[in-house]
Amino acid sequence: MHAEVLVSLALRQVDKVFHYNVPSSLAGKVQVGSRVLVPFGRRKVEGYVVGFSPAPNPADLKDVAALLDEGPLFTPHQLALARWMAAYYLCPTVKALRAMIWPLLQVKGPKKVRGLWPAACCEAPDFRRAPKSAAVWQVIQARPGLSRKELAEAAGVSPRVVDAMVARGLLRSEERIESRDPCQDLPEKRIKPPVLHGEQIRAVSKIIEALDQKGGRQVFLLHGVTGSGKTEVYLHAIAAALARGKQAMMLVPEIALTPQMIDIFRGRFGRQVAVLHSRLSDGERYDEYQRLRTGEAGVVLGARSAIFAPLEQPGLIILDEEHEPSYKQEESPRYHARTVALRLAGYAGAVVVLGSATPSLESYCQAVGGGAYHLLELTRRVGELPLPSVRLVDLRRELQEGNKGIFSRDLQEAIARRLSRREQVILFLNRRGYSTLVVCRECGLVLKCPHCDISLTYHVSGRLRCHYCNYSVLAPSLCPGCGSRHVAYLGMGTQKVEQEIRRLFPTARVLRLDSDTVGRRGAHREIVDSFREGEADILIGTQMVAKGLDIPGVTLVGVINADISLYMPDFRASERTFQLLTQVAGRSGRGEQGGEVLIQTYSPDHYAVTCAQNHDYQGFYRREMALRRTLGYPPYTHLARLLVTGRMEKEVQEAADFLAQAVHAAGVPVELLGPAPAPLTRIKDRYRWHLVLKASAQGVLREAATAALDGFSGTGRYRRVQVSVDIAPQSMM
DNA sequence: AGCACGCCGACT
DNA sequence: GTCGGCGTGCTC
Repeated sequence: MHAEVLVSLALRQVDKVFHYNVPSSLAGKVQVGSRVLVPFGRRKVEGYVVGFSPAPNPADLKDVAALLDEGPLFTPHQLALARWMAAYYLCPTVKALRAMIWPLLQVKGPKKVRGLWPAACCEAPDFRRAPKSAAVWQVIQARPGLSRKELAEAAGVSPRVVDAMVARGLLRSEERIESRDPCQDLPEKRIKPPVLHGEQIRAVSKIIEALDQKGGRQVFLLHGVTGSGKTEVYLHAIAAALARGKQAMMLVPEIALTPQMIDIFRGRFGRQVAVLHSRLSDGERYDEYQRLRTGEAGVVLGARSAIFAPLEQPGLIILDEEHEPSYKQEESPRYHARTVALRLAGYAGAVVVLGSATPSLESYCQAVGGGAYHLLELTRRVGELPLPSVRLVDLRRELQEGNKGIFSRDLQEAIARRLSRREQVILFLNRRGYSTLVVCRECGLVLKCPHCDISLTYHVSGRLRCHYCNYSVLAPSLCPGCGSRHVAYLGMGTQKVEQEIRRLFPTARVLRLDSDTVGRRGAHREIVDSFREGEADILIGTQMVAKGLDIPGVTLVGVINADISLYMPDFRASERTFQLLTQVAGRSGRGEQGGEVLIQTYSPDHYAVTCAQNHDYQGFYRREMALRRTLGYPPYTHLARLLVTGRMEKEVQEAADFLAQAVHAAGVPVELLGPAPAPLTRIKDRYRWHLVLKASAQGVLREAATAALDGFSGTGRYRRVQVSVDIAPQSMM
């Protein structure tokens, strides 16, 4: 038998099994999941063992050169999932595999600490003339295993005293493995589950019924209005899964994975929860993986990539806010966590719960009219609270009547009223920075990033910043084009909103929540906690304030401009806008005082806005589906996008033309849009062109894309351009 | 990717 | 005659 190895080169051309001899020194140690070093051509590369079989060419086999880890890094289950991903998303198998196991690759191993223990031999030595040693002895008796430094500190002596005791043989020093616990500094408050209301009970019992059923995967779409207690349904379902000896996964969008959410899970399930998110250190992530692998933890709470967490047998997979675009990874492998979750559940026979107040059209159409999902509905808010009343403010009229400011008179009055009643306000604007467009009034020059085809945003720090590559320069006082002093700052971001609020309401206490203020680890928690504790009156923020915040004191939510997301060049712009408005509106009126929402917009008649105003998901769904059908967009069709990038614009364009030819030559029934420059024509000095393929079936689409890619890698031209495939793209930018 | 092989033009 | 350009093909 010979080892089947996937070499760790992310290339289509070598995405196949290579056979190697296992030398006798490694016999029995090399197994499926092992990471090995193998000779490949005239160099040595890393590879992964994916099986054992007799090689078709046993004569010219090479030996595995080395085994790189003690144990396997992935299970046969994970390998199967990686292979499916590779076929589905047209990416190299090792790319998919690495997406699953990268937390294990970043770190050399578990953290080892030298701990100290009382030497076993002797009984209590005589410390009458050595008070410092006595103190150390007392501490180590009570808390064995402390490190040299910890022990000295706890005993109030210098580490030299400890060293001396080790030298005298009173203490012995030994290595111990320390788990890097991302939650160790958080108090673990056990929380009792609250009583569920009728609709919640019904939803939970349906899910439990499915958990108890033998057989294939079942999918639920939990459609619950904001504040209807979806999280509580998830928690009960997870508890039920654990009680049945199953493991559970809970995925949330990255920005919803707040400390508040982690507290809730830790409070309910304690150390059984492993938390995975992007702000963990490599070591913490490694240790959370180990806790899952050993079974010490049986619940995963995490963002997108947590779908790859190493659970032996997941019985329940939950995606909260399933409509969120952040579930799509925007770099290779360009997977959608929901799609992967459904597949994984298929393998594992797990129950899937997709939850949202504003389900994606893709999911909702599966849950109605004979689709494959079961629809569960929560139509009422917890505690019989009413949904907030939503008013629209027509910014066109406001302008006609002479108000050029950020805030309409209605919104100003509403804020003033809430402040006078000591209630809290959230203001939402989907743009950070101060001013989003810096333009010369004389020559018309717009200041753009030198590396991207993007206008720069002015920040109150006095610098201009590119929100794509983070390039920054000092804001010039004269126009760099013509030297004019008349440089205008147009378009507004959260910083400007903050400044205006401070000017209009000088006594109000204001906090801002956006990626500029949560840079530091833990800052997010501090801001939200502070607001919840009533230490501020107004919270201004980007999308971050739209998700998951449950703050009873908030009675007013103001949307500064609903149009920003509405006119993006993207067929999902209306859907996004409806979702965003509904979500952010849902932050209001979660306490007993009720709540209101004011939406400022130049498009008060647009159905995405009016349906959000009326809390009318059904209405929006019908309108939008009709439009998608007419225009031939998902969910009625399937899309794939080929993105071509490179430093030389001409090469990029030629390569895009070549791909288009190859798609035509494939002779399959797909519609080809483009090639055309992508809406973001240049990012980080790379020009971008794209082709969009549209088809009535997934299979055809992949066939056409594969043909194009094969033709492309077959020719040696265009070596300096890169092509990436995006199956079911979430964004066309 | 990374490297060799091979086939053409233009140089000490 | 040889140096070096890049299109083509292969890696167990």
